[in-house]
Amino acid sequence: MATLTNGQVDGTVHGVGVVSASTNGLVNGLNHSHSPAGCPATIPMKDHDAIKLFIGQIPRNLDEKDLRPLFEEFGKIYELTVLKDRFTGMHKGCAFLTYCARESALKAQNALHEQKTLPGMNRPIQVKPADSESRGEDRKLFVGMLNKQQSEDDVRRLFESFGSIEECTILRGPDGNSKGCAFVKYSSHAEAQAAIGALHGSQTMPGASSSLVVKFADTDKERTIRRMQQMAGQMGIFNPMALQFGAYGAYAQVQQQAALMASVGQGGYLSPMAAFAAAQMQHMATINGLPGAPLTPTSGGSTPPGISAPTVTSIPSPISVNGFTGMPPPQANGQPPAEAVFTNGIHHYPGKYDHLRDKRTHTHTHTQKFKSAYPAAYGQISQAFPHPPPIIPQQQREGPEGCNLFIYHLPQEFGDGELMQMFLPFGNVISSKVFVDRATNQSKCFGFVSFDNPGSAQAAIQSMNGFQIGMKRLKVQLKRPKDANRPY
DNA sequence: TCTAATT
Repeated sequence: MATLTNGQVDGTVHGVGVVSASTNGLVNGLNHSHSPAGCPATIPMKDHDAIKLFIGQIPRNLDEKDLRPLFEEFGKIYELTVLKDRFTGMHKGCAFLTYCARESALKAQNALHEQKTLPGMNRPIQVKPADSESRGEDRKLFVGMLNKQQSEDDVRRLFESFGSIEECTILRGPDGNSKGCAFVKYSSHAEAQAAIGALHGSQTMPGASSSLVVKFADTDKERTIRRMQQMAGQMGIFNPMALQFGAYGAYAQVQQQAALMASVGQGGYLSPMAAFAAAQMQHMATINGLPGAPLTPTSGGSTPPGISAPTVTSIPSPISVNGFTGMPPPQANGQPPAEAVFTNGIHHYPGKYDHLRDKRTHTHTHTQKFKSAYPAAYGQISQAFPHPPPIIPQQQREGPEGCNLFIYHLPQEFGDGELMQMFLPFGNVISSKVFVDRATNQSKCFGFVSFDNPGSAQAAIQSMNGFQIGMKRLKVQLKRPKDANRPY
């Protein structure tokens, strides 16, 4: 590694004085001797075959002006953009870099990629063509059920006969231990396909619990969905959004939207509500330790930047019906209607509630709507709303036979309230109880929910059994009648 | 058992 020295890397302030005076590559280019000949200094132009580079593992305290000096070593920069979160503006730890000259990009990649670790990072800097530069072809494999002792070279040897391997990475935890899986990227889809055919299930590595898994790696969209699901487990009681919408509503909404977008392709329509929820989730993922970051949008302007407060009528997608208008309309007694039925993932409320839905639809923002729909949730999370929750913790009651559900694999942090929130969309919940270990006061991760009619119970089973929260899937089934396990 | 990040 010839060009990126310790001094340059460690001294994050090095050169900043020089560069910070200028705000674009044009001026820098004029000040530097590295400006390539083919790139006129006065008009920033890039080669028609220029490569956009993705730069990863950038400390979050470095912005464009700090990074510029590092990369100008290799040529004149056409564009350098640090990626920031759309809503929070937070530095994502990576950037896009385009040099005027294709050659500069190749030089930079050669000299920097994985060659140096920037201060505070525990992985080396990444300099490689951005995803947008590649032929978007599916040629990356996920390899599971490896032996944790196997190295990159071992994996390479296993896969090399099927094609030329561009990239081979063992997934490791922060401690550097293998997670028993890897990514292998071939130069073509056909090679990857060949490897799947030959290797998937072909053998069982010593110490692995089942045979080798070789499949195409998740797409970005699949990863997004996966993250949302994992995050769902975390946000249960901490994210007020989950309470507003009902934990179930928010998760289902985002998952379905993501799935919809995946099927529609890029540029698919994301409902404002799903975007809101997604932003919240992103937010929650990164908020830990961020001083001053707002935890909830409950006071004053209750919409995040970039999201106006739309009405339901502005959401054309039928999917959007679910989790929104599908929420139980507010009732005078604070209870949802027992008539709610659930079909094909979409809630339908009979005509008698239409006026409520229409009224809210046309005159209220989402936030207002959910304030009224979920006053209990708001009461828990904010003092800003003076009205006490009308949903009063009910007596421990059991419904008639066929109305009582047993729920297993609840998130650890779910209490009676969250359990009820999750099942409210299916009908009139007359009781919800999470079982708690007497000694530790910890949830035992199972509980019971009772409805006042068997239809609601069945609807809940249909929709919620197998519903993924975090890494777990809910088990939702009818509670065994009391005498079933007392055969005498 | 799906990376740390991809406008």
